[in-house]
Amino acid sequence: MSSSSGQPQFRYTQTPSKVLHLRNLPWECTEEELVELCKPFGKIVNTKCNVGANRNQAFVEFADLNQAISMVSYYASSSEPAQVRGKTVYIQYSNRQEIVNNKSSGDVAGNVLLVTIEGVEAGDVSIDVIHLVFSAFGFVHKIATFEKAAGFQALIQFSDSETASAARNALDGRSIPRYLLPEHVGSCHLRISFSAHTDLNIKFQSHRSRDYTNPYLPVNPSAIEGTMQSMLGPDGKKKEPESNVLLASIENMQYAVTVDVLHTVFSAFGTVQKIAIFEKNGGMQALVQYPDVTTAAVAKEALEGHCIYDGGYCKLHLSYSRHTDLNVKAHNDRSRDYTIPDAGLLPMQQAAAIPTAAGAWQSQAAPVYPGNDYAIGAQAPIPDGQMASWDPNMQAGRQTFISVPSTFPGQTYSPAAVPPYAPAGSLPMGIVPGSSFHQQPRPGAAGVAPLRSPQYGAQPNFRPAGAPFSGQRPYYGQ
DNA sequence: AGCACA
Repeated sequence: MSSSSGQPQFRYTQTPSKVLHLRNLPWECTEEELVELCKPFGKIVNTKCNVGANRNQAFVEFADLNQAISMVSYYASSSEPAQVRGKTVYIQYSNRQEIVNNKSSGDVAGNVLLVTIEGVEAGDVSIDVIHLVFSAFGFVHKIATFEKAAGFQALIQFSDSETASAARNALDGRSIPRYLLPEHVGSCHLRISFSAHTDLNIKFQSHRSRDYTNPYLPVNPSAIEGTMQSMLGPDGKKKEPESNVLLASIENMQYAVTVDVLHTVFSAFGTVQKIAIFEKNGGMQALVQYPDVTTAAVAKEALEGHCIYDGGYCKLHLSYSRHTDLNVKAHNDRSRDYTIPDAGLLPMQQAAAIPTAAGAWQSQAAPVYPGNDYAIGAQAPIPDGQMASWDPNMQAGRQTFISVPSTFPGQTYSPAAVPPYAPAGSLPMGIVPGSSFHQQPRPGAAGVAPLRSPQYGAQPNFRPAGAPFSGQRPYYGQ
């Protein structure tokens, strides 16, 4: 089957280890879930979760090599793959013989905690919030925050290791109270360990570091204005400079959100030129490029905090990117350049048909109701059959785009549970396989004849193979 | 879906 030499370090060629490397784990996979999966095979002496760029890998160390071998060989021959929350987990021997650090060994208590705040960007949790949370356990001397591969992190210095331990024991694995977070942040779990530091060297009071023992420490002005995430208002909210490119983070992504879904959503506000999707901190983010700042601003206002699906799924959080022109592959599953006529199976005439519509419609249509849960472009008339489920929900004055009655991801969906771009029942128009692109007309663009149907039929994510009806359902990732 | 504390 396989050639015997020159193989990379792949599955069949690895030397056994007590440590197993697990990948393709679900988001925010907890240590408990890991242990549940692994403990039938032996005693687990150490774990390391949320590893890797996407934080969806983990290491599990068994007490005994044979236990690790039994787990690997069990799943090698099992018809059922290893799963966590229904997601297939791939297991192999780690190329290291033990897990370094973490809980079991080398975790000596000190007075300084290393806190990793999962699932947030640096701008989402202000240093004041961190200070507030940790002050519950004693006087916080100093805080330094930074962004590293592991995510947003903070070093928090207490007077002594007892206080630090108390804080760690109480907060490790917990989430910062929601009322202290911006609305768009869902859960943000704290991973806390002890730092080897004993005294942090804080040079300035800034958005990223504080010394509470020295109120006279100079404030660093450049630190306040220098970087993107430092552009905070007095309330700690982001005030990044406007841009024609939006950065969308998608929270609680229980359904697959594809380029096409995003295109549908964002096209309601103007011509979407380019989209790029990528992973960040275990979540999904996307850059969406409009031709101009105004359109982006309208879209941002209207979409911020809204969910693509009802039930709080796929909640959008938008900020301005510092990009102005994305350099993306013309057509693949992670990115799209709609300005290139051919590449995206883009019907050229359609692209050309709406050259300046964006400017025209947005002033009159899509009045924005900030802070209102009404959705996107709420009063825009819907061209019949267009993007049907999106807008009708709004017209009905519902709180979210789509109703998903009593349905949970991973369950079988009732037809009513189809996502917005897929009206219950069947597609509005005939699907042309292979023609997956449709330039959506602007809602409310008076006089613009509705272009024909959205044709998403070719998107596998929208229609799981063997789906019993043609209505497309959210595809709960694997 | 592919190996980790700055």
